[in-house]
Amino acid sequence: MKIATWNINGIKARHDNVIAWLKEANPDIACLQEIKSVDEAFPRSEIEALGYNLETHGQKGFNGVALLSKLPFDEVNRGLPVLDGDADDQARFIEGVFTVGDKPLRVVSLYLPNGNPVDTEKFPYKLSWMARLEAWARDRLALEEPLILAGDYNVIPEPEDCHDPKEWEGDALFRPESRAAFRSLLNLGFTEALRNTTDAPETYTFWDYQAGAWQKNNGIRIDHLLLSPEAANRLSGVSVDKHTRAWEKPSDHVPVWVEYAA
DNA sequence: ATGCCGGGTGGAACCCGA
Repeated sequence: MKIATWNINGIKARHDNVIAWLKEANPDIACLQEIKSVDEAFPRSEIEALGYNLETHGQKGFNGVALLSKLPFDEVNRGLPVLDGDADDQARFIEGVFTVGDKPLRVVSLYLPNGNPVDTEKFPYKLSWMARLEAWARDRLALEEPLILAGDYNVIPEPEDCHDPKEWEGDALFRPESRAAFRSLLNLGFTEALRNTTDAPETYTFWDYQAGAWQKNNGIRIDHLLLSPEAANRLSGVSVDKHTRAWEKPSDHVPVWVEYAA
């Protein structure tokens, strides 16, 4: 089965591209980010007509995540838990639980905060969100179940994950603190799907709309799928649907997906 | 190039993104 993640940059603007991609890629589970829609306004009918169950965690104007699945949802959890006394009103996390074979499969669609500019409260918000994610993931890994954390991490893990590392020096996506937090998450025992299956250079998932970034292949790799050991054992392939970046009215991100042995 | 494009809100100009 195929499990994909894609930051679509607005469901209203990207609806037709999403439908075209679902028909072409036919993922069993799709994790979407930046739906930029409240739940009540999300256009469901054409997606459901393709055979998908759909769960959203949206908000007005910004952020928002969704899970599409041909399998029925056994459970849905919206929002990354906050630590004591904290609060978070940004819709960036949704978890679905499915049954694959006779075992549970947990899949998360997450949209990690950007964190720029780094001299504002946005950067500590990013780092605290990452700390919350790590705490949540530690608990889930203790279940020793197949778990896939998929989404837009807004982290460039290594210099080879961007076209021009100098351009990203000091940026929240490439700050040592962000990269360290991502490594710390991985070190809980996750397998990052793409880098564990290919060393192909210039493998990116985002190209800015500006300054001809796409034409120059000035991209970055920030959309990742992290697999628990039980999920990684079933990993049989990874791919990036780069061609969607050349479509009319493209998202600035492209889909990434894993082949998962059911 | 701390906004060059693009989406969303709201109905012009501004916020946000990476």
